[in-house]
Amino acid sequence: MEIPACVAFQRLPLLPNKTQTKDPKHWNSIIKHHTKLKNDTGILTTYTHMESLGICPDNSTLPLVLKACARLNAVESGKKIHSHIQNTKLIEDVRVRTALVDFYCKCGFFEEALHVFGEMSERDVVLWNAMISGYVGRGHHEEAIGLFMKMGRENLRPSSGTMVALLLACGELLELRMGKEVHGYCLRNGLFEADPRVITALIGFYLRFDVRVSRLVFDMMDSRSIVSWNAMIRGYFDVGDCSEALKLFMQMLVDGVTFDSVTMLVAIQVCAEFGSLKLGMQIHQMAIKLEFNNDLFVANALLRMYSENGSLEFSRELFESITTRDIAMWNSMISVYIGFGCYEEALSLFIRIRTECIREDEITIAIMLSVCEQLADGLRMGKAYMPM
DNA sequence: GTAGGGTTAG
Repeated sequence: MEIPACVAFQRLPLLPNKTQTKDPKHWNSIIKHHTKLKNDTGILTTYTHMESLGICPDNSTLPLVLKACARLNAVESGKKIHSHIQNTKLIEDVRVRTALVDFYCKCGFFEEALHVFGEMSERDVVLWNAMISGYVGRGHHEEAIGLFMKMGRENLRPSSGTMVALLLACGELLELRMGKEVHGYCLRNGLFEADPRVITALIGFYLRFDVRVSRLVFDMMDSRSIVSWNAMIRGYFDVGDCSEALKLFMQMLVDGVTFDSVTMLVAIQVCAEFGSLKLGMQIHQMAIKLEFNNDLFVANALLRMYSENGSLEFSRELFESITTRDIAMWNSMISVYIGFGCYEEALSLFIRIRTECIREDEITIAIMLSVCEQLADGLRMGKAYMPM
């Protein structure tokens, strides 16, 4: 028995040599290193280590630690950091405060976020943006717009980040007028040139009302980011215009635009809807070539695409070939079996979930209850398997 | 010049 190399290396902590252990600079650089590798657990472990040695991160690494806490939903760790720096100079740093506001919002603690936000006397645009987009991120769109209004009263000029958050809120609330005003403001202040994300947000905003307007914005863009391509293709897909979505995808290929896993995902979904098995298989080939097939979102979409195009066999083959399946993948395969009327297979897959000790979710339960309806002794089985 | 916030997704 041997630990696989990849695991061993991932787990290997970057141990400083004895002379460096108390040097904060060294520890801060380790955190930055983990940040580059997007290793959130590494960041948190390093921080815990520092804490035990009585070393405090500086104002440039503390935000990184808080960000990791938010992504890992490590609420207690984040709160502990907050209380640790409560009476230090760090809490007066606007960057640290912004990171705290962001952390609290992302974890859903708005009272705490508002508290940290409100205490600060000299608030700049980024701090406001963190609070505003914090609201937007959790669906509190009215509050976001209200805060934006307040911001105007403090004579702060909104930045492109403010506009992105605002466009998202306006889209969700179907505030066409206000969104158009934002559009105008961005034009007058050159915010489109300043940041491509503003245009992408604008495309997303108009998608709520009329794809054709989004397309006009898209066509006028000087340089289209991959995200804007994806948004536009998805926009056509969402209104059911699969052929236009495919056309745009083809144009991407012809123009030689480098696409990503989101593009693959949407293209596969379009194929599933459009009923094009041949094209779907070609995209599958492309995904394998470009190594997007290991992406769980892409694999899941492929699995569904095959089943929707009538090929249970291809779905099953794909499912069994995947080594790292997540619960969504299991759920999809069970649904596929149900769709083909293979209730026994669906049930045996569910039993595999149980025996392989995979954590099922509420979707698994909902799907399985529908299987129980179909089986002769379903009621008994449903009661036996379901958590009470 | 840089940091703290913001766009697409099963």
